[in-house]
Amino acid sequence: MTVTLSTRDQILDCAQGLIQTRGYNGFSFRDIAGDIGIKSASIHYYYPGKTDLAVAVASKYRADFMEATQSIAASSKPAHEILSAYASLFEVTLKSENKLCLCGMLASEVNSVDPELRAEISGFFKEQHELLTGVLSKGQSTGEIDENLDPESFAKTFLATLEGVMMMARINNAPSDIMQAANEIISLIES
Amino acid sequence: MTVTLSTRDQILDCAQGLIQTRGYNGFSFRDIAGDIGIKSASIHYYYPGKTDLAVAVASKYRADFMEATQSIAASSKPAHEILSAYASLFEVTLKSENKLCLCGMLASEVNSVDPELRAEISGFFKEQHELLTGVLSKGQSTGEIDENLDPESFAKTFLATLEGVMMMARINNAPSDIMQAANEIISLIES
DNA sequence: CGCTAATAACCTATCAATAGGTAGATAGAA
DNA sequence: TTCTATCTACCTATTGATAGGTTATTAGCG
Repeated sequence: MTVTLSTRDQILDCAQGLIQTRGYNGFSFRDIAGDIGIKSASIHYYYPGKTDLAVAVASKYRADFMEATQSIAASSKPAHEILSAYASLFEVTLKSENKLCLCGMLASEVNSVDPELRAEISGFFKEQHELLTGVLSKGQSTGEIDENLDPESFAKTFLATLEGVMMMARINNAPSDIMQAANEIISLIES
Repeated sequence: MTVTLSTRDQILDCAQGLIQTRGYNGFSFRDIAGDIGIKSASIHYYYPGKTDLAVAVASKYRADFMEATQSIAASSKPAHEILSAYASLFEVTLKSENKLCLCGMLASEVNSVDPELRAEISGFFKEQHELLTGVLSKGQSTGEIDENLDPESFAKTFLATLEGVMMMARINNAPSDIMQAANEIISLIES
């Protein structure tokens, strides 16, 4: 069953893919237009400027990712399985379409981006940081995770590792490095 | 004592800074020309094309970084201090000039980059991976580092964490997150 | 119901700015 | 004089963006 997307959503999806693949400075309105079979001027009908488009993409990505990770975090599985499932989101993205995290990509280009877009990127990291902090805290309270760990600080480190290993795994053509790194770190924090 | 750099070196240094700040797709020959007070056409005299320039930048960065990290790795200090000093290279870069790792930046844009440049980036990571593997192996043989750890695999993870935390620290305006993450990870692998 | 007005969703055509790159002139040094 | 290092002047392609036209659907009205 193939759903027919509106032009507005096709633009959004295409732009997302292009940013994850080539970055904000690496795609043009004409790339999108060519891909989905419209004229570049039509994109301005839905999204007045490039910033507006990117903000819409980032906002949707952020919400989608939050939904996915919240659902993972809400499960009653052991902490190490939750963290592993969380990491596998990154691996799937790289394996299936050779894409990086949208916000990781945009964060690398933060100096060529509008404050509005920057806020969206920051929001993504803050949100995911909080979620992971919660997972780690809970894991500590159930005795699954080393109680000497600072959940806030380690949540940041875990997320950073995933972003970094994703980037390195792509250039090394080794997508399975992501889960290897994740599981390695996870096993280090089990009590 | 201020050394007067040749035009060739000024171009190289300026291009390096621009890539670390805005990325490969985020700077132009005119940016460099304006910064150092020449005309953009003059850059082609030294570096025929943008790829040539970027390859030269990456190659020098790679060599400089290798020299710095080799000197750190060669010290007789304990393993955790070597790893910490290694990480501080990343923190200094971010703190002093708000720049990311050149190769991390370029790796994010790998899909808009020539194979020759890609090879240089890959080479950087391979080289640093090997160096860190050696540091970890040595640390294991002296009993400083958990012997259950796989040096090859963990070297990759450590490097990935630094690259990722650097990117996140910049967008969060929190450069000290780098050493926090590094020291956190280091303390986890001590035996 | 039939006509008209308005709206949505594109299009064509074009713009000014900027991109990387080239050709050829020029001035000074060897 | 020849070479090095730089410039002026320009080119073509691409960029994000705008103005205005076209078509088809929808809403309102008598």
